Amino acid sequence: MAKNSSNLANPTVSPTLQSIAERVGVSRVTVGHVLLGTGTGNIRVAEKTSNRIRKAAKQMGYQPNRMAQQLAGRASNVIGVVIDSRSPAVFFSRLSAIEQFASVSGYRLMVGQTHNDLGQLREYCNDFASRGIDGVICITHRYPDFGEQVADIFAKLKNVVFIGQPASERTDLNIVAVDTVSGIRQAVEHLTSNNRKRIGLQLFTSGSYAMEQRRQGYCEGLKNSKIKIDERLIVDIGPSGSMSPTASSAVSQSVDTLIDEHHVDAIISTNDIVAVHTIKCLKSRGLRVPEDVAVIGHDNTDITNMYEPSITSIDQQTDVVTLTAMKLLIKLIANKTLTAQERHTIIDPQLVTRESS
Amino acid sequence: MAKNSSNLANPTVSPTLQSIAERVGVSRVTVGHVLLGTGTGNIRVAEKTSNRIRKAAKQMGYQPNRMAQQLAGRASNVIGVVIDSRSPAVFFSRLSAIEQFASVSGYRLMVGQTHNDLGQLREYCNDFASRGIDGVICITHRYPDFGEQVADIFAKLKNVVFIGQPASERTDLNIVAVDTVSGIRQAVEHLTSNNRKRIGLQLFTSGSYAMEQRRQGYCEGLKNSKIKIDERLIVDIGPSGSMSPTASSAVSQSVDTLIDEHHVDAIISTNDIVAVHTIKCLKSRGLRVPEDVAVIGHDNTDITNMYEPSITSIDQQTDVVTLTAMKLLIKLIANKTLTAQERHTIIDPQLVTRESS
DNA sequence: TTGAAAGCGGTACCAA
DNA sequence: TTGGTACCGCTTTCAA
Repeated sequence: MAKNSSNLANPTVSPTLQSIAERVGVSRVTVGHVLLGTGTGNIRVAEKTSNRIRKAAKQMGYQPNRMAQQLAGRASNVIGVVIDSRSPAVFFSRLSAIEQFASVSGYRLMVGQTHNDLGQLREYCNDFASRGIDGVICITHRYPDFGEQVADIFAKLKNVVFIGQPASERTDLNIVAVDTVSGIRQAVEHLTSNNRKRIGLQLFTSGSYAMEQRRQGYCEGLKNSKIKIDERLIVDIGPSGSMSPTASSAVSQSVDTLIDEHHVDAIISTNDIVAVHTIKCLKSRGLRVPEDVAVIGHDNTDITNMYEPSITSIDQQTDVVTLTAMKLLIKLIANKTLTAQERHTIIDPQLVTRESS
Repeated sequence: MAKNSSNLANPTVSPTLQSIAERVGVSRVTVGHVLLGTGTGNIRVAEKTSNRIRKAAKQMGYQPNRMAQQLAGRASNVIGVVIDSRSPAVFFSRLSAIEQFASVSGYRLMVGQTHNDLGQLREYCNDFASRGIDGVICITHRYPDFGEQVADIFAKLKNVVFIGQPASERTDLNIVAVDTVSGIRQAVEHLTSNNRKRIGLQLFTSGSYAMEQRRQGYCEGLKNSKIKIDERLIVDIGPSGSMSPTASSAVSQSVDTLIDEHHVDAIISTNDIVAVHTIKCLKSRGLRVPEDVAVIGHDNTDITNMYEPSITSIDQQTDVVTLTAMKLLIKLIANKTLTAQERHTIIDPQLVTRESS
């Protein structure tokens, strides 16, 4: 008669509300009231009964079945994280902070990664949706080609916060991003205020939004400093991706060009690793850093402190970004509406000055 | 009469087998046969019918509900990852590789992190279990105090693979670990074969298993090289954790001691960052690396290539370890039994020699 | 204060 | 080739 009384016979099967109910001699529902707080309104179970139920549950090692709870309408308390990046390892280290916050707020994390693969992105989203997750954090670089499609994919899901700008014109997306323009602008102004006049800017091969942003920040910084822009000081160092031999030679070529042809007194690098290579090139040419040429990196990674000279770098405030995004997501999940400002939160990066500039 | 025909009225509610069945005019079960391959044996649905079903499903944007599938007995295809470490960011970067493998094998990842907190560890495990995950990867450092308890916590779960050694005597655990002893031994032998006679070994404040292993590797290496062990060359550089000012001064003190009192010609550092600091100290004392003193790091991180001189380091083969662990887990989930050797897979680390030695 | 019944969206098994 | 039925373990609603 009882549905799964068989479970009692088999100790390896985990106990259910039903089996506890049978053992205590009450109904399944009552057990649910006591152990899981189910039922709306002021449901009260007699002290005595509840104690007996709790005791039995403990003895039997009861663990609620979340699949069943979800199926019956409870929230999953799971947040999905989709990392879409060409350098996932970097972004995965953010996960630690995300997980910590999620865990404290009572959420578990489910993760997925892709790179420029819309199909896979869609797959993750569908899968997350069919698992009933409560929300998604999407860590993305700007899709140059198909920003709108990305937005469409995520449109199916209720609670989505983007970290970084998806290239979409939609205004209903929730975004937390760093102001790349401002970062470079700060770097330029720092250099000009130290009397640097000819500032080189390295960029990865263009097309990407981030690189355009840098160019813009560079121009703004120079304009603010009343220095005329010389386009030739903006040099391409090839595609991004860590230091392959070719990339490394592209960097040294760019340094040669900047020094020999354009006599720069400062170089803003694409990232800290490139900055290290740049400094190496400068040193090998007998130039001193920062006396002859100042160098500024990007991302403020660990190397900046290790290298000699230590490297000035633009900190991306990843902790602030992460935390902000998580807070917004939790708000969304709680069905609170975000202000227009919250929905498009821009964080200012911070220039950390060290010996190299 | 039909259970959720209401769904049809409400287009925002996602379609179910039932709603598709109604639309096509067949039974729920038949739709399941076609779309989800349910039912055992040679179930055949007429070509015509299945086509109509598939078409309707596509139109309605059907997505199976995984909660329901799990509740009804299907596997979740989710793997849990518990990272227990004092430096989660380092281990999180492994997740990228784990996720990639998992994704290709058809699994999603759920993650959690703790540090020496048995309660939280237990919580993650229980939660994972009640969500019906198929298996767990536990990335752990050796628990000096309560290894057995950790093993007990995981004993509840079916498919568990540990990366790193939990301090347990149980033989039924599945472990993939790196042979720390061998790594240090290799480093020592490399140094002695280059005629280094007095080799210093830095250790983080002891008690930890990993440090004991290093001491052992050090002794074995010297023994193999017929060099007498001088305990004074093994120095404590304080607790681990990245380079706080105190830690940094502890390193320089250790260098002073090793040089001034013990005249070492080589130092094996606790990790690459410490190696950098050690080299800085040596340089500032006017010593040349490697001519006067050789230095070897640990972990083979990016800095080893960036720094000048580039740093010899012991690679932990994390990719191999990760991949091996995942393969074992997938095997376990498929109910295959592991050989004794597989259950205790030890990976040999690899010494990567560079300029510093 | 307790319990019965119907539902969530699938599953397997057996009968038609 | 199809459909009926009884689950999976929980939730809510309503009646006792």
